Amino acid sequence: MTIEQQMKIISRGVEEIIPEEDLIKKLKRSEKTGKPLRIKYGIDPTGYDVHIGHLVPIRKMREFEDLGHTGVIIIGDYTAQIGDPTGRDDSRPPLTADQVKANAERYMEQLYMVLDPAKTEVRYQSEWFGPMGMSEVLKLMGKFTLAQFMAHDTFRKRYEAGLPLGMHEIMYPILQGFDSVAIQSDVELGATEQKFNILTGRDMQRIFNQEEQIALLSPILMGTDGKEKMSKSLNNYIAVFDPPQEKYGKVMSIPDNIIINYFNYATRLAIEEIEEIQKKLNAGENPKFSKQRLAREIVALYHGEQAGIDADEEFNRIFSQKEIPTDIPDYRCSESPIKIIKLLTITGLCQSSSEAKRMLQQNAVTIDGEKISDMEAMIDIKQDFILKVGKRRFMRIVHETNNLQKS
RNA sequence: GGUGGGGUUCCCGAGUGGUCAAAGGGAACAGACUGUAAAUCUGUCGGCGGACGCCUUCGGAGGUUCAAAUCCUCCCCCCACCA
Repeated sequence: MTIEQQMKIISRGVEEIIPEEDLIKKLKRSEKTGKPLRIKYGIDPTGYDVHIGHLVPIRKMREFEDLGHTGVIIIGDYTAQIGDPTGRDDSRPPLTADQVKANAERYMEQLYMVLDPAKTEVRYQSEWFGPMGMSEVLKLMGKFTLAQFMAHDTFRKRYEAGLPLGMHEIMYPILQGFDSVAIQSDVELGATEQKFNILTGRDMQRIFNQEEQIALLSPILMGTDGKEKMSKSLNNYIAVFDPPQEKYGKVMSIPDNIIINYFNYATRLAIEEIEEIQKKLNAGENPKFSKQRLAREIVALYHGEQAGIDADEEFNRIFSQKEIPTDIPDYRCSESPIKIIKLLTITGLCQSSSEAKRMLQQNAVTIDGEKISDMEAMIDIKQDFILKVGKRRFMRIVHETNNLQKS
């Protein structure tokens, strides 16, 4: 494959490559020497729930791996103690080594849905920060000035807004930067908000007389609310662990105006094809169709083609045709007759009886499609029936004895 | 160390003795509508009891009062300025 073709793959859906010429040089050299490039990406093992926004750079790493390069995932067991200042809030409680390890393992489990394990290295920061002494730390700190770091938006904004900013947080870019030295990184991947940290890695490598890494910055994936970046704390994310139907539904809930954005960054559709979709949307085609296509693609990316198709059918069944889902959990109930409010709470469909009452008042409760609004209703469970709350909560109620007869 | 300003329900944020389960916004949930779990509109949004009642909540612990998120004491945490 020519360098131009490789660059086309690498730069698809990438916002910025700093500096681009040097990446081309590195690629050429690697091709000549047969020595793979080392592609770095760091994670903080503070949790393990990965969402598809995290995977934008990870999918990029996979593309590098497919081109013969080596992915290096850094488990940030030291930076995790700081918490990325680019995130909004407060300091985090330190994790134990066991928690870090457990989180890292679950994290990797999800990343391997995308990455090739044979071409991926996993490294812990503690490998190099563990043995490091205070004098070395001071030396590293001495290479940078406070003004440099305060020029960074996230530090400055927090400072100016009068929010707490710990001394250790300022160390974050220094640690992340040193990682690049430790693993001799050629390219570091990250979202655009990581620009400062990744560039600090270049500075650090220069200080240590290493060739500087390339910063390859991916756009930040918008959350399902279409307003803020996808993040767990804002609860606008699609998790890798979400079951297919859930992923599908969440995609369907994004605002229409970010459909193309998602096609670009959350799928691997060819650019030409995305342009086609854009044209149709401009021509006034019902965005529902594009959005369903998008949802199907995203589900397929993680669960396979068939799962995408199934999710699609299921969605149409439940929401367009208002039928019941194929798979409904059973609840075996031995009490009959039973008060409707009690039934709603013991099945877990409502969290409290207050909520159950609200649902009843709001005409949200049906039994086999018939609305129940009487709070005092007593329900006879002679035959199985479908209890539904709102649009999405279903439960099949089975009388205990019925169930025994069947089995 | 000094001075001043803060810590409120999932989040932001109003509230300075009773009319406060606590304004407003966001999130979430429900209904209508629709093309979708989009948008829009309406409603709900601590818990328990069939509303009126009761219980729990306003950084923590005590106290004053018939009555406290609101006043007092001590403590913990955050911010700014001065050193």
